[in-house]
Amino acid sequence: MHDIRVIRDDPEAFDAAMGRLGVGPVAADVLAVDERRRTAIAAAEAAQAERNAASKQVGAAKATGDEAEFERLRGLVATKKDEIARLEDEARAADAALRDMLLRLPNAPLGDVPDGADENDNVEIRRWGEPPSFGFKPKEHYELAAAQGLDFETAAKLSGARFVVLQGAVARVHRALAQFMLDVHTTENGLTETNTPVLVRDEAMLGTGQLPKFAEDSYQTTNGWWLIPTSEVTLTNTVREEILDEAALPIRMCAHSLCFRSEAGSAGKDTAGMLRQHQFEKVEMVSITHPEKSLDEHARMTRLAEHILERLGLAYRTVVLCTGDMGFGARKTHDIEVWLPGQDKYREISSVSVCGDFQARRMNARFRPEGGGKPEFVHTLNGSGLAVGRCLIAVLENGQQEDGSVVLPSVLVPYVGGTTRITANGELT
RNA sequence: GGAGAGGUGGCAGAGUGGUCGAAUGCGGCGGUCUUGAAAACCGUUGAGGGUGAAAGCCCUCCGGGGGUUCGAAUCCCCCUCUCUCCGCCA
Repeated sequence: MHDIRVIRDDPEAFDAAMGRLGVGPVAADVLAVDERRRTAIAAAEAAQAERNAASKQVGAAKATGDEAEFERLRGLVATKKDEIARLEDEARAADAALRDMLLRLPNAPLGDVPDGADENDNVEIRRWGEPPSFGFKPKEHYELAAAQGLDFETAAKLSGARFVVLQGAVARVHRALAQFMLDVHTTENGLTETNTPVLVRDEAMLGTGQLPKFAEDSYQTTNGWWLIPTSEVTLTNTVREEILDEAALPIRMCAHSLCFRSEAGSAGKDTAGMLRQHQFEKVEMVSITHPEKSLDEHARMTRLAEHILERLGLAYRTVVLCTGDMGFGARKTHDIEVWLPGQDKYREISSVSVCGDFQARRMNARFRPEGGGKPEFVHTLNGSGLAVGRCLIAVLENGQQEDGSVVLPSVLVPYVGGTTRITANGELT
């Protein structure tokens, strides 16, 4: 959520920022509502001040026994009461209207974010590793003999399209990947392992920006809970309505969780395989930082995600998302794309965003500056570290052999009982 | 699912109709003392908003909304959240 004062101070700059996202111009509309709100507040407060003054005189009149004056002032207070109620209603309505407008506006991109329409305009900033060369045409993950434990038919029987059942070796490797990621993050990267609910209330979804605008992207239970589309929601909202000590920053967390997305509007995209599912697992990283530290933290977090791929020996490239490809709450986003031989292209496996104080304002998450002073909004960041299902895909495709077996990354060996590959029969050996 | 209790300032916790934005403690900040620190002592310390160049002035806030009253943190109603006990259950 944007600071209305920023829009007030420089509406042209704000419209320019929104314009880069293809939104607006909106400043004029926002400021009109803001003006209405401030006028209503001023009127209501003036009436309240009058009422307060009259109220005091009521007591005085009664004390001096001036019955006539007492009755007159009582009448005046009673009249003001109705006027105040009416003006307060107006002020409340205008305030709600302004808040609703602000809650639906996306975050402003940082100056160094490239302009662009879609993913084709993202800018590559790094590349690591060599895509493996095969003496045969590499297959996609769901075509591999070793991955016969990926069972889409059974999943369809249970749940429908865009679900998968993992059985045997692939299930074990999937679990191994999540464990490996968590171990690296907690023992080497200093993130605090956190396990959160996957069902949350409206406020949490509002805090990170899924609501009010993107309700159709998530699932909701009959009694009103939302299934989180990412544990960014729960990890970030842990500081909702908090005033933290500055010394407590940065707060760095990670969580392995289920994620649920209805993926409305993306029907027909990536329908084959387990690349895009309604339910998937992800290890998520979230940092709560001092405003001056968030950009450094963004670089750090990006490196942590990249490092996981390096340890797994998977080639990747890192891109800066252009304005047209960025998410609602981000000021800048790095996507890390892993090489998928079966598709012969890099595909997103992590997205690392710095949100500035955008989410903090929604959550009212603040910190008390060292040495006292007014609370300030914290900055929030989130990043996948990594998407577990997609990582499984990458491991399968990159490790595939001509006979349909798969050689596993050596770092996973301790996590899969000392085995090193999945045979063409779908067994760990 | 049943029954009950409760939501007060950064935290803990008083306050049941009249200067209560709110006792007290902790924490924070400033100071005295000390070679320095600790302890002790003194002072100070809520948040949001409107207006203003600023100083300042003003308004609101004791979970949210409504009501009673000249007057509500205190009484009544609705909502919401939390906790406790019982039941059920992984």
